[in-house]
Amino acid sequence: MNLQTEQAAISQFLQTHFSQFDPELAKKLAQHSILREFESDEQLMRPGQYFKSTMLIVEGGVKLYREDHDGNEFFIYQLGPGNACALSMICATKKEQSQISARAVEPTRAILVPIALMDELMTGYKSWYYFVLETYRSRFEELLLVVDSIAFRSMDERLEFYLKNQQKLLNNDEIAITHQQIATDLNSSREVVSRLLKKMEQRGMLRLGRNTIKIIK
Amino acid sequence: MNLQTEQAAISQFLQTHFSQFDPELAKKLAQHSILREFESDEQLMRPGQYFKSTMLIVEGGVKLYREDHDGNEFFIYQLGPGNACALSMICATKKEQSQISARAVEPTRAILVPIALMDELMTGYKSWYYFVLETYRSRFEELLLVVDSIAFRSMDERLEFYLKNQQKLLNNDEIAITHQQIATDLNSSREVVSRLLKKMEQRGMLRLGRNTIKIIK
DNA sequence: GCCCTTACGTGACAAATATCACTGACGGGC
DNA sequence: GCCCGTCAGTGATATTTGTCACGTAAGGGC
Repeated sequence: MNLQTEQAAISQFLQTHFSQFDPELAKKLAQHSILREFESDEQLMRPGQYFKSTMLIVEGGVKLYREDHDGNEFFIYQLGPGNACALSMICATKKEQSQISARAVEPTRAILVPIALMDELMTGYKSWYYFVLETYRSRFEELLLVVDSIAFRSMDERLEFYLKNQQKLLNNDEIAITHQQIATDLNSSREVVSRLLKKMEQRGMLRLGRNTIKIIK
Repeated sequence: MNLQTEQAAISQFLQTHFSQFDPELAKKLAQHSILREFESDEQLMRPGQYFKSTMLIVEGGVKLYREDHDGNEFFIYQLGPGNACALSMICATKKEQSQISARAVEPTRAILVPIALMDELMTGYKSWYYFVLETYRSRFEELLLVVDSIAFRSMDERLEFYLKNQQKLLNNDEIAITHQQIATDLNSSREVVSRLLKKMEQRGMLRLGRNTIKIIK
């Protein structure tokens, strides 16, 4: 893809998924950003990595994980088109490291905005600074929900919440996932997840298949 | 206190605890903000409350709690002089509610900046927008640490972390607190906390007294 | 069709934490 | 100095979750 078409593609994506940006801002972004594709399961971020740009997701989906010192992962939230990674902004603005890892759950495209531009964007474009604040705010809220779920809720409630969330994100009653994957996301073990899912099936909340869970109510 | 002296007091506090603000900004804030005092244990924020201003803490300390539907509280972090409540900013900017409660742990003074001013401050004063972003960033990081502790750590590690944190915040090896209070903060039960503290005492990490815990190492 | 990998089911057991019931112990107010 | 409310210590037991050790089943490649 040459520069012209890349810029055109970025403009197009901005219009579709970031329509709140004013035209001036979109133009600026198109000129200075690049488009990047990630395959399914590809790592977008690694713990300890420095950022040179902020990512705006325009296609696909990305799961963010918090990682501890011995490599355990804990799923915190998922981003889709129209979202930006607050972490990449935070770390970008401070040139700091993160203890976060991010992985594409499906083929994903993102617009990479160089951090060098941040200052100019923040002060020059109101729709950008609103966007940044709103991004922070909503990620913060999501993080608080994560805290809620692990602080106050038991495994079965968390599992239910997780499934409902996936259902909403995928916009589909049928979730293609293994029990092991869920267990990893919830920082639990496969056996526990399997048992709880079985109970839910018995209560008629869902139907289990190999690699799929169909939510009924 | 009349208007003159109040403005002077605010200016003084800004200079001491928010020296990064440029003089123009400080002046603006002094003109439009009010100073408010809270007694020990007074509630600064209640879940579901709307905000009309952002708070800058200049004296004392404030504990923030996440609250669940049936009134359980979970301690998330503590603010001191020089800090601002990111939540009050977030909610302020969006006129949204919060499921957070905040309580003064000692007599506390805060500067209340009306949210109506936010837009003007953000676009007009670079040191303000830096401050806001930095506030978000650091609260976000703290929240991630909270997630870490409940996701990956067991009760004894969390307790240790909690005590170390208090020690640092109070700048004192002697912490005046009841086991019940700790248990509430960690969303555990008094007996569990008592037992773990006893074990730590046996290992020579601390010395227990009525209403006090003295950290040794 | 057979093999093999991956996913899932399940019982038995272990560990951490919560809960209950009670006791003692300290300290402020009278 | 006594009383009483609050705080802390402790054993017994329940619950939840994690771990181990299997067995079984489904589906893909040959």
